[in-house]
Amino acid sequence: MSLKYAVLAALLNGEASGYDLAKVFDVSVANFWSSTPQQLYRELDRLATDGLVQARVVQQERRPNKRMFSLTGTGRDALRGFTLTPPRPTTIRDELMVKIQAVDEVDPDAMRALLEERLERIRDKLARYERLRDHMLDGSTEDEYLVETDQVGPYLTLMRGRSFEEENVRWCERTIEVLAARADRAARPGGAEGD
Amino acid sequence: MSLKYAVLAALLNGEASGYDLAKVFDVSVANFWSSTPQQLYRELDRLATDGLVQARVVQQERRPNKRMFSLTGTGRDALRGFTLTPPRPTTIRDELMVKIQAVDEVDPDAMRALLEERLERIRDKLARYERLRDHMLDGSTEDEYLVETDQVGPYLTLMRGRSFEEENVRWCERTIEVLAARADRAARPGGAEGD
DNA sequence: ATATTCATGTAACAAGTTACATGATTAG
DNA sequence: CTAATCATGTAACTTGTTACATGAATAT
Repeated sequence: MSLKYAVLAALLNGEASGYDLAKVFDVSVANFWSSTPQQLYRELDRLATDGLVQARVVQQERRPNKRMFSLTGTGRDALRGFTLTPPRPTTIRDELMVKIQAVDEVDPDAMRALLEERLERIRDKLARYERLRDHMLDGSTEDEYLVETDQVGPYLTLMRGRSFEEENVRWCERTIEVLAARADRAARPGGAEGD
Repeated sequence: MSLKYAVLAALLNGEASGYDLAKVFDVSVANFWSSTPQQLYRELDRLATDGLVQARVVQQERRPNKRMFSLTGTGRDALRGFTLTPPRPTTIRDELMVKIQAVDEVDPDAMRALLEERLERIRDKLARYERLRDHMLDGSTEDEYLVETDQVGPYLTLMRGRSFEEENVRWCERTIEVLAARADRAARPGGAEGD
């Protein structure tokens, strides 16, 4: 029920095609809502038939035609209504955490590899967030930007995404250390299991 | 596909009923995987028919009978196999963030109220995490526990849940400040929109 | 030559949510 | 006397995922 509003919120930044949104839902909005392109196309169709967004077909010569979507007044009202309503609790689904829960069942080295891979991904993501932030700030300091901009929402959610990923980095690094210390201890003749 | 493994991982802590798991999936496991009781009952049935868990009916006099589930060897193997496989990216769904994305469309005071409510919830959650941590540590220091315990997984995921919520607190507080500063500025005669 | 980007879509399937139902027990 | 806890389940519905398909343009 609320991919709907995530899409409407994304359209606050102006007209976008399904394809555009698919990209947006993989960077800025991916901090707090994710979706596949297929879901977006489906949702956009629905929103259009319900009159919450309007579609405009753009003819293109060297590219397939595209439909650009924008918020209607009704859509904006619906979004406002939703926004004032208490949010349901956050849901997180992280397979890596399930695997870590079971870490004691498997080879620590294999787990270390998974953690390293995850670290790389997160660092890429953080780099993208940082570029997006620089682009938003456009030379201003954060303090200036925060009081002066007319749209503070996207910046605030971006900052939440950033700190989430930074915390993730710290946790992964710490976890690698802990697993190494345990593996080390298990390998040491003097400190093995039976003590 | 992987509520399945989240359930198996939860059963590493020993036998549990569907009802037990429903509670667990609302505290410790809720850091990284969530599910409704209905989903759990469905999943447990499936796991039992697939032989990954075994059910044992416990007759009770003053309570409805219950089925206690435990991991089978096959189940444990399946979990190990899953654990060694690369995790898919984390998905987060947070309605509050969608609402914050649209914060510039609505009354800042209403948003402040939503943020305060969220803060209270998080603080409750943190308190529960802290109790669970104390219970795990059982008098040891963290450093002692981390090398000595035979199951470090649940502690590591709990710590990730904790830092997630702590970061959440910081972000909510900061966001309340930012919105207050902006509202203040907008209300001040000298600093209104047209400047 | 090959991969990636642009741009959309259908269909089948899997996972997750909500509403409802039952029914005794114990705590406030 | 009322609410919460224990303990499970069915059925209907909504979301979300995966696989597949098309087809030109540009970048490597």
